[in-house]
Amino acid sequence: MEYTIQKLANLAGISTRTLRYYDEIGILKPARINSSGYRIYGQAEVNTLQQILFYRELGVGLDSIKDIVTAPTFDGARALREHREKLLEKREQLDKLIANVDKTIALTEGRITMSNKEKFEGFKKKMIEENEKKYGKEVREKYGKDKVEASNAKVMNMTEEQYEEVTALAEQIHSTLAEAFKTGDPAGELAQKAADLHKQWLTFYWKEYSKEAHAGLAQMYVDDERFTAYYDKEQPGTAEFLRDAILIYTGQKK
Amino acid sequence: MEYTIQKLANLAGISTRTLRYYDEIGILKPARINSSGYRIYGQAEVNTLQQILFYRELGVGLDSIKDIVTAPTFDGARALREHREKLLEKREQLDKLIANVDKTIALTEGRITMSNKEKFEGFKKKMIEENEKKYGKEVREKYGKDKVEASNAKVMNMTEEQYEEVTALAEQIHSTLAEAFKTGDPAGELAQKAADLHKQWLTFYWKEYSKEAHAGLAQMYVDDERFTAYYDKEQPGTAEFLRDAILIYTGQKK
DNA sequence: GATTGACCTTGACGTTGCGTAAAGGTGTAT
DNA sequence: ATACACCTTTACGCAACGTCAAGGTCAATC
Repeated sequence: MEYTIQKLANLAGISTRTLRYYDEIGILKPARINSSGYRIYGQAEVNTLQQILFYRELGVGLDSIKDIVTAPTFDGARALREHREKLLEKREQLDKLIANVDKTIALTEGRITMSNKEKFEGFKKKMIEENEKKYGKEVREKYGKDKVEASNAKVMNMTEEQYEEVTALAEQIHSTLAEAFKTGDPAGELAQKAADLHKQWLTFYWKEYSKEAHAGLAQMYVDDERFTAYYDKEQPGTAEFLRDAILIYTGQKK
Repeated sequence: MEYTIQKLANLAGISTRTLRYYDEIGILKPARINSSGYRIYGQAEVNTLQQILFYRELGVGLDSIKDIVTAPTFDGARALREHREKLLEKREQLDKLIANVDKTIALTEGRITMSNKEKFEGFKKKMIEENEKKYGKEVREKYGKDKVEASNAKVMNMTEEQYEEVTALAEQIHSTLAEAFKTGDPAGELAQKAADLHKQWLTFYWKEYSKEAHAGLAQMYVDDERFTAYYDKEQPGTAEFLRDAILIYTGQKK
C-alpha cells in the first residue's frame, strides 16, 4: 500500500504540513519521490509514523523522538524514564500554580484593587518558587516531600512583619558569620552566635526543629556546590566554617 | 529612587533583555529616557513590575497581563478564575500523560530493547486511550462499563495481523462509503457493502454482535456530533447515510 | 587626556512545532 | 478544454525572551 501525503495525513489524523515538517527535520522521510516530485510513503513509513505519534503524545520532543526512531538500538525505556521525571516536575509546578491562583482569587475576592499586602504575597510566592527551582529536587530527596511542602506553607502564612523579621535575620547571620569567620574559630562566641541565629532563622521555615536536621542541613551547605557558592561568595571557606560552627552548636562535634 | 535597566533587573531577578522586551510590547515603559537614551525607571515602575512578575509567575500570558496592568479597572479576579480552569485542564492532561508513560515503562521494563510487539502494544493502548478520551463517557453510558472494558480487552489481545486487518477494514469502509454516498441510495449494493464491512469491523471490538446494538451505534453516529464530524469530514451527510444503510442492513428500516 | 571596563543603546536572528498563505505545477473527470 | 483537487517549495507568524553584534556613554584609573 502506498500513500500520498494527504492519504497518510488522513490515516494518521495529522496535517500535511506536519508530514512535510517531519521530512524537513529528518524524522520521517518518504519511501520515494515520484517523477512529479510527490512524496510517496509506504508501510514502513506508516509504522514509523505510528511510533512518532505515540511518543509525541507522551509529550516527548521531536528531537528526542528522532533519536528513538532513527537509532534502532536506542534505549527507549530510559528515554521514557527521563521524560517521566520531567513530567512529574511539571505537575508539581502546576499544582503549586493552581494553589497560588486559588489563594490569590480568595484574597482578591471582594476587593476592587490589589493592596500592598497582596503584592507582598506575590513576593513570598516568588521566593518559594525560586527556592524550588534552585534546590527543590535535592532538598526534597533529603527531607521528603511533606516537609518541603510544610515549609512552603509556613512561608505563605507569614505575616509581613514575620517576613521582614526573617529577612533581617538572614542579614544578621550574614554579618555575624563574616565577623566570626575572621576569628577562624567555629567554637568561638561569634560563630556560635551565628549558629544560633541560623537556628532561629530555620524555625521560620521548619515546622519542628531538631539538632540532627540542623546538622544535616549544615553538611549540605558544604556538599552542594550551589549552597557553598552562596555562602562562599565573599569569603571562600565560609560554608565550611558555618557547618563546623553548627556541628559544634548542635553537639555533633566538639 | 531611580533605577537604570540593570539595577532594576537585579532588583527583580530578571534580565535586562526582558525589561527591554516589556518596554517594546508596552507593558512596562520607563519613567523617562535620559539625555543619552538610557531607560530610567522609578518607584511606580517597580510596583508595576511586581505586579507583572506576579501574574507571570501564575502563568498568565503577557498580553493578558497587559490588560491587567494598563487597565486600572480590569477585573483581575475573573481573569484569574478563567486561568485557573485552564490550569486544571492542563493538569488532567498531564496526569493522563504520566499514567501513560508509566504504563509504557512498565511494559518495557526488564527487557533490553523495545521489541516490535511492545511498540505495537503501546499503540493499541493509545488507540484505546483516544477512544476513551473522545467517546468514553457517552459510550459507557450507552453500553455499560463492562462492554466497554470487554472491547478494550479485545483490542489489547489483538495480534499484529488482526490489528492491520482492522485498520485495513476501516480504510475499506471509508472508501466504500464514499463511493456509496455518491449513489445516494443507502439501500444500494455499495451502501450495503459498506454496512457489511462495518459489521465485520465491529466484530473486532465487540464480544458479541447484535443487529440492535449495531443499529444503535449507527444512530449514535448521527446523534453525537463528534462521530458525525468524523464521518462527515469529507462529505456532509455521510454519517446519516451510513446510519440509514446500517438500519436497512440490520432490518430496522426498509 | 587617554585608556579601560562596565554599562547602555538598537537591530536582528534563533528557539518549538507547526498554521497559513502565496505562487505555481500535476492528475483526472467531465 | 476546463475545472478542481492535489501536489510542490518558500516564507512569514506565534511566545517570550536568549544571545550575539556593532557601537555609544560613564566613571575611574594611569
